[in-house]
Amino acid sequence: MTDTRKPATIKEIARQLNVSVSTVSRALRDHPGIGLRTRQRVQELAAQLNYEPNQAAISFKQGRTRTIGLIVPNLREEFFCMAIQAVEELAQQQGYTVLIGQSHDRPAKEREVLDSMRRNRVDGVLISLAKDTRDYGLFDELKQYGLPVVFFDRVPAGQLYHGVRCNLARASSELVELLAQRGHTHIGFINGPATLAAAAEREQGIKAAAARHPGMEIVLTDTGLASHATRIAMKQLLAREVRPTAVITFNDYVALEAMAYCREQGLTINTDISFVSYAHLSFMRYLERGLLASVEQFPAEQGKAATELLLRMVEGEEGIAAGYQVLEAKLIVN
Amino acid sequence: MTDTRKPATIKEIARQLNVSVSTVSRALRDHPGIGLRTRQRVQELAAQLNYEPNQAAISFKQGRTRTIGLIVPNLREEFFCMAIQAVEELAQQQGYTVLIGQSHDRPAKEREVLDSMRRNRVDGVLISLAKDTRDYGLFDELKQYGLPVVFFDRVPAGQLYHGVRCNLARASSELVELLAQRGHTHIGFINGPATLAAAAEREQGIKAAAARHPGMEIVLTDTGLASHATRIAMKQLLAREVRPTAVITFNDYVALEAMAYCREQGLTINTDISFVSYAHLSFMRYLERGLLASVEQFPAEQGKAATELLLRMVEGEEGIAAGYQVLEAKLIVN
DNA sequence: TTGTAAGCGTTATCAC
DNA sequence: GTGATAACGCTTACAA
Repeated sequence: MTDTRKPATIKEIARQLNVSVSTVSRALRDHPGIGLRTRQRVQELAAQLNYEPNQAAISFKQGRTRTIGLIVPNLREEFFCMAIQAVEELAQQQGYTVLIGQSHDRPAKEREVLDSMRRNRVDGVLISLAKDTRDYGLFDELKQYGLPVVFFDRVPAGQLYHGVRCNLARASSELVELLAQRGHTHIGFINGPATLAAAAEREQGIKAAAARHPGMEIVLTDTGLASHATRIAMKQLLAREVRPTAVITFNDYVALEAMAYCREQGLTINTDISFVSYAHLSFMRYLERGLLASVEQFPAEQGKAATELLLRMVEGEEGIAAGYQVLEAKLIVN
Repeated sequence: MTDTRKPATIKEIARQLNVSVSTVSRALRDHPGIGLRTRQRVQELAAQLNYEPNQAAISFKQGRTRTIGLIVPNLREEFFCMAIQAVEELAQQQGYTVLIGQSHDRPAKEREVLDSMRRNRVDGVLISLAKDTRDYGLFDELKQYGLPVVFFDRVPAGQLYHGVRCNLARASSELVELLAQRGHTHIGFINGPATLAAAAEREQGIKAAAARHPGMEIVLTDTGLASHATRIAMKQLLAREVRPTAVITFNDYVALEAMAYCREQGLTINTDISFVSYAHLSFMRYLERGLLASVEQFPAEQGKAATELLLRMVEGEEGIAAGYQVLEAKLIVN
């Protein structure tokens, strides 16, 4: 029926209808000043030939791709998948395609992905940093080249860049208040890597609240997020003279591992030892003995806000001041 | 230091060095017949200007994008994330970029994503079908236009297309054998939507094995995969005159929901009722009372094999016969 | 209302 | 060894 082989072009349509390519181009995009009859004939033939505009040609011509890059540490964490979801939805509504890249939490890979996106001439980049990224020079370069970059969730310290983040200090304090209410006085805290600004924020909120409760002791350990590191941290906590009756973990994934370790040691969750955490992972609801609470960090909202900001920058809006838009995290008690 | 604003081009480099663009182009790609001195000067300046080839221009010129599309039902399922991982790794090694799209299990959205990929002139498409997709006409069109398509995991029935899939019949039989061994005779089976070929395959394997065990009864129900549908199915099973002592569920996500329902009804998992399932989801190992077994469907291997096949097609290899490469699923007993 | 032609960055062909 | 130039598909100013 329709022809085989290579995709139809505007040129081919023009040839078949004996009009010029400009007429076809205009007719396809409903430009004013094209005869109704011509417009119809063009659109009909285009549909019949299954014409799809060659985005590579358009990007080339226009010097913009209508594509934004989205770099996340990984796809395994629900948090990032939900953020992606939100970003894609909004971007697509505005006619943008999203190019997803994973840094696997490695700065070198992050740079690779970023270079690939630069080659692909994305119009802007959304990024949640790899956990070990300390050098932001790369992003300064991009800024210099006029490529808009917006960070979300895992953002560089300071206020030199554009971004969206979630404030965990207050929710962290609430976590401690909750544990205090439930009568816990000896509390372990397995924090994440110090490179992550959010780690300091957790600590700050937790210590601030703990200071308000005389007699409460917070024992700090940390994990590099790998499961064995978490197990070692948990082991240290259990080895304390006075064993903690509650543990705050960096996130729900860490909590899962720590809880598993405790069970192996013969402890009963929520009887001998209780857990609270961050991320509000949907799976947790399937645990027979689960968390007392988890802190919701609103991935979709962060993704949405970051995309809105980025698209404004991409569309050339001037004078958007650097700095982070801050969402307040929320404690969800089970 | 380096200039600001727009990205450096080959033209700019040529201007600054007083050579022609062709020389620059050749020097950058280490063509033979370019003086060592010239080559060096060009490459140095390119590095200094932070030059990245404009992929949009190259794609346009060459009529190929070195990009492949990858369409999955969603990013929430670990299975698809692992497949993505494998696809990206292999594609990247061969110099290809991967454009990820989600169908959200809706045929309409699947078509949209596919059109977007066609607009973006991907060189080929990898796809795991939406659960309700019944019309493959779309893919016939693509074939007609010479766009290579390779299916994986969720493939169309028959052998008209190229793809990779996992055979579940044998593992399904083994699931039943395992239950028989453990003394179960009354077994519930919550299958997935009949649109999925893999649903029929599970049923076939299960029934075949059951037939070998006189006195064994398999009670079939099904779920549309939404949690409430799973609960209704589980409720039906529990309402049987002779309550099943074991349940086979369509996958681990369904198992989680069914197990939660049973617990709410006061049953103890692995005492009153046991579960086996498909997917071998990593989260399951954190359950206090988990599955007896789950069937591994090798997402990474499927993704890898599918990508290899697709890239061969993309690179123009002729005479690759349609049909599915079949991997054997594996029962993993806990 | 429609046509002509330039131009986007790169590669390839041909010439010198 | 290197340079000039055409071509890829599309948009857009300008011409008719």
